[in-house]
Amino acid sequence: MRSDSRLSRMLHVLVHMQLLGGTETSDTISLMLKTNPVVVRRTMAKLKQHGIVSSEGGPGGGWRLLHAPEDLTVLEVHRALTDASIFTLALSADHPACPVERAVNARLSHAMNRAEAVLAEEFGAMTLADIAREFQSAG
Amino acid sequence: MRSDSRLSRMLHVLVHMQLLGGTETSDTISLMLKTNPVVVRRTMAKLKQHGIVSSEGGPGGGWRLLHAPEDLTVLEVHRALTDASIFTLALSADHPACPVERAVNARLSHAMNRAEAVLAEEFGAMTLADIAREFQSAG
DNA sequence: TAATCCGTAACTGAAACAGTTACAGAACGA
DNA sequence: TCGTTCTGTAACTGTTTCAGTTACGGATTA
Repeated sequence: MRSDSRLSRMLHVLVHMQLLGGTETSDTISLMLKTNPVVVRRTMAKLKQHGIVSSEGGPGGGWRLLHAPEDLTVLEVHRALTDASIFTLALSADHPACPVERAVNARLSHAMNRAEAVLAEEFGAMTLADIAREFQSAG
Repeated sequence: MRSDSRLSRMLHVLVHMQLLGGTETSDTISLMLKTNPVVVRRTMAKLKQHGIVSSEGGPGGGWRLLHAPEDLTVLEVHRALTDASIFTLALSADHPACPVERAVNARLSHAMNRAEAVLAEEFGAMTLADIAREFQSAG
């Protein structure tokens, strides 16, 4: 199944940005992530849309964290990056009128909603500062 | 994000098979799912490997449910169909030695494990008979 | 022996993130 | 003002995985 590592990678970057303080360019970040500046800009653009970072052009420009690390939750970053379902599991939509399909989908939806709520609860209670703390205590 | 509707589709089929009682051919099932017999065989083969259904060749052959609907949980079907993660979210593995990446991934793993446990708990408590009951009461 | 099935190989198609090249445009600085 | 440094995008290609399709082989039944 195709996967999406943007959340993990962007959190990694944001923690480093917090530790370093100032602004970082797409080039610098792309080196940190062993990837391409365009990929970085594409992903950071979503964080910018959600007010998590700002960008400035020209020399001395780059990306800057707009939130205090205690106030930025993983949930906010996650929501900024992905609109789609967090699950690879999908419901079938071949027979909208079939009561069996509807019963199956209703049951699966219920379970998936509960699991998603748990994930949102965990992500909502996890800030950038928490991650930085764990990193520092782990050495 | 690429999605996988096999669980939903196969549960749909299994409920129908339970209601109909006997065996169903790949052709019949493919018509039910508006798809191709080969796709059905490919997916049913995984259920067969896990002892959920059996298959017989020749005229009068086809697929047969091996479990009583009260004993077959959604979790068993799910496990038979997918080995990969249920999440589209993936952890980055670019810097195994970087303590920041490790801290990020440890936190994300914890949250994902909790959510996955909730889903497994829900799926484990949900049998084919439960779905059939809901379908019948819903009309 | 012929019809009916499953079992598979070998493709193509579709969708989405990742990667890359190539510019346009803005901002700074000498 | 002019060159350098940035972001912002468009337009591709690569990769992966499920879905769809064609084409067989092989087993079973009647």
